[in-house]
Amino acid sequence: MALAFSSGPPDGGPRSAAKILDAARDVLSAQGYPALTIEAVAAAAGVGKSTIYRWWPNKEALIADALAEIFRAEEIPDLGDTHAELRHAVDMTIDNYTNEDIAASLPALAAGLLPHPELMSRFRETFLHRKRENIAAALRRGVQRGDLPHDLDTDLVQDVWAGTILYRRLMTDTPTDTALAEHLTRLVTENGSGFAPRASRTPT
Amino acid sequence: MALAFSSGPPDGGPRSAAKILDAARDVLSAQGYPALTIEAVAAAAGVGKSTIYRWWPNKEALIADALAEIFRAEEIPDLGDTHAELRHAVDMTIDNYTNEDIAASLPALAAGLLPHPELMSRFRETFLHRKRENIAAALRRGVQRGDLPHDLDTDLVQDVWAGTILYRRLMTDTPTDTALAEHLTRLVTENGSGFAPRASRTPT
Amino acid sequence: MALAFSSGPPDGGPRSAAKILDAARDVLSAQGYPALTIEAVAAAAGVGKSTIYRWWPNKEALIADALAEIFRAEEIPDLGDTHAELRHAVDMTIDNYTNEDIAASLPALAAGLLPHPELMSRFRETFLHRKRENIAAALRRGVQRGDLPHDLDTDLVQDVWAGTILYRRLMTDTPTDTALAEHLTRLVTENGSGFAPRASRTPT
Amino acid sequence: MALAFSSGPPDGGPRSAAKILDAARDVLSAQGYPALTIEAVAAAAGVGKSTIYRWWPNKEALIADALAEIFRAEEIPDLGDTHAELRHAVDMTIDNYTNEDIAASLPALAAGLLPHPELMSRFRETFLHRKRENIAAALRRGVQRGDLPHDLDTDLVQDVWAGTILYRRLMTDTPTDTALAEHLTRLVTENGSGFAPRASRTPT
DNA sequence: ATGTAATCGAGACGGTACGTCAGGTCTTACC
DNA sequence: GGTAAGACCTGACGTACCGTCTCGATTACAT
Repeated sequence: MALAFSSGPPDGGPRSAAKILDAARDVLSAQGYPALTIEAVAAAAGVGKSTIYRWWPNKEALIADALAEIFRAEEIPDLGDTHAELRHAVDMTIDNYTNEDIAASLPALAAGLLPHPELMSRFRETFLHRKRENIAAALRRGVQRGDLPHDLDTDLVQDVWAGTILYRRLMTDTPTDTALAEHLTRLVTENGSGFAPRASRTPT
Repeated sequence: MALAFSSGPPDGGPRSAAKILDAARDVLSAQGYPALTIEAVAAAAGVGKSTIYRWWPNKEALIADALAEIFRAEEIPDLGDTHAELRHAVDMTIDNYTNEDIAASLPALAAGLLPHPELMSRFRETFLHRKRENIAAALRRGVQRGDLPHDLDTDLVQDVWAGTILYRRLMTDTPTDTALAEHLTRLVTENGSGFAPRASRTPT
Repeated sequence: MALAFSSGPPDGGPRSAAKILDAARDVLSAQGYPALTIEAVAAAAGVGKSTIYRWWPNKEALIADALAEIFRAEEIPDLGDTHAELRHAVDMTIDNYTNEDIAASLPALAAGLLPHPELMSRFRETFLHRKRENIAAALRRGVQRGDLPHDLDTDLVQDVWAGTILYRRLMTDTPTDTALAEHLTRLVTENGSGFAPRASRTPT
Repeated sequence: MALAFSSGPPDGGPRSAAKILDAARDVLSAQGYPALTIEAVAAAAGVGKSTIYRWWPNKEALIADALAEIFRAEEIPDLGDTHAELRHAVDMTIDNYTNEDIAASLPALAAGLLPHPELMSRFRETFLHRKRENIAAALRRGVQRGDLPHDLDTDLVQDVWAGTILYRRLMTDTPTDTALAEHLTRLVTENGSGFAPRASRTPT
């Protein structure tokens, strides 16, 4: 996986990129986010701080790259079954946000990247769009099969899915379990019209 | 509004609480979250740092109290119209997360409070439960009117609403407009069964 | 003993003067000079800080009064024996500076009082002049007995005595023992002329 | 002059050592000891506080190094004249303790270093032993010339000299003038036997 | 015996400096 | 020439005391 947040030549990266990103994940897992300082990563990676700063503009960018490597954004296989495919998509999302390291870092990551539009857009690219595109493909298959309304708002579907899962994971202590997964899946498969532009013509 | 995050006597608070919370909001609006340091707030409030530290355990607690005062958690009026009431609820949520200061601070707030379960639970209490209870009341009215399924999962409804709105606001650059509000409202009013425990095919 | 450093009415002093000075000495003995804060003394004495500040202008003044009560400045008895009397004087000085609390506090006391001429002069009065006068009386008896030169510089004698003892105690780790006492005594009794204005007429 | 109190590599020191020590002396001279804070020195030196803390464990160590550079501990030239050499030694001591900065700082320095035996011993090494050794050499020359008793207690001589001078300077307002210098010198040259172990009556 | 004033305890307050820490930049060797 | 090491400046952190202050409660004296 390329280094989305590294500021080096589009191709490159430090010789010790792997060592550094591994060290970042190690520190994160072992000592938690508050202990995840550049100095700690440099020390754990046996690397000078400057090597890190040469390639990543700040801590958040480094962490983003470190997490990107464990963030699942794989394609949804064509199972012939719309419900199964969408359930697969929801499960993948839940997996991502259930990962201890990712969940612990996401708010801080967001907080750190928000003031930097350039980094924020790379963040979206890395963590959202790639996965979304894969899920959108599955949704489009469902539309073609006639299982979902032809004008389904795929963005809205994904915002609802990811939003709900992330919110549950961070803001409440409710577990993100299979019941939730099934609920979110059926919300679309059995009520796709709710996600179409004009939800319905019921005139009140 | 009481000081949920102050560590003082349940009633009390510093004599200069108002000055301090005002200053916190001022700094936040004027200079953004990264500049929102305790020292800056103390200076802006014309107060000693120790006065702040005497009453709030850390920066996040202070900010949480400052934001709590502009966070809307009002009751949903009984309008006799379920759709209108729920739309009101969604609008209130959107308003909260559209507020510049709240949106800019929420991720950092979450990041700062997550490692402190005690504070995190006060955060939930302050920012979520009170508003949720008000919305739940409106949902229950809808159930009693027969507009919503009797076994509606009010928590799920709210997680979907708040999750989607927050996610849109922070993670995408899609605006949180009235179309979204209407969508989210109709998702429930026209498809309440999707939010009932067994999202079966019981078409009401 | 009056309160030399209290700023109250010449007579008075706080009702709890004894409690406070005792507490100061207790804290000093138990926790050492660095822990000897006004707040610690107030707490140990069960007294409000303001009560202390009402009567003593600062920490050093308080400590000075506390130590003055254990500082020996008694009269030298007329023993009929000049050497014995002077030895008594030297022993008294050594006793004072050997006292753990006094030795630990003197430098800090000096450091704190030096910039306040008014307090410094009270310090001299309390800790030096009263004792010096007693010793000077003994020296004068020695002069009258013919054991010491008629023009003995009693101030110089005392500066040498106190200076040497204090210096040894603070700046070196050499003990201030009876050998030193005897040395300092004989320096005067056997060589009084060295302390007379014109040390001698040796023309080279 | 090496940095006796710096905790760095025995040789080294911060790149900006000179800037820092100069700034310390400047602040001391210009604003007096109470204003001599680490923050003030850092600001005056255009240096970060951490740079100072990296090399000196506390304020006293820094000041000790700053003063060490103006503390005279030079060798006493062999003048062939014992009295002249000793007078030179006494004058050097008086010079040191007459220096405004040194006198203002010594008590505070002692107060600050006393609780730290390690620093206190470096203090002795820096401010006392080096000078004492030079003076001891002069005293030994006097012994060899037969001008002073063969068993002269050189330590006692120096304690008397330094003690008396320091005491006069700090505790009394008597000036430390040439009369005192001459007195202290003659106390030894004309009465050396008073400083020999058994201060007997051997009148030489 | 009661009212008035001084004194007291408690501790909040605005400050200053502390010593620590991490961020991000820069310099110096080394390989 | 990239890199490891780490010195450096910066600036916020959270703590400890300072000396001032306000607040009732408790004296103690004078009526």
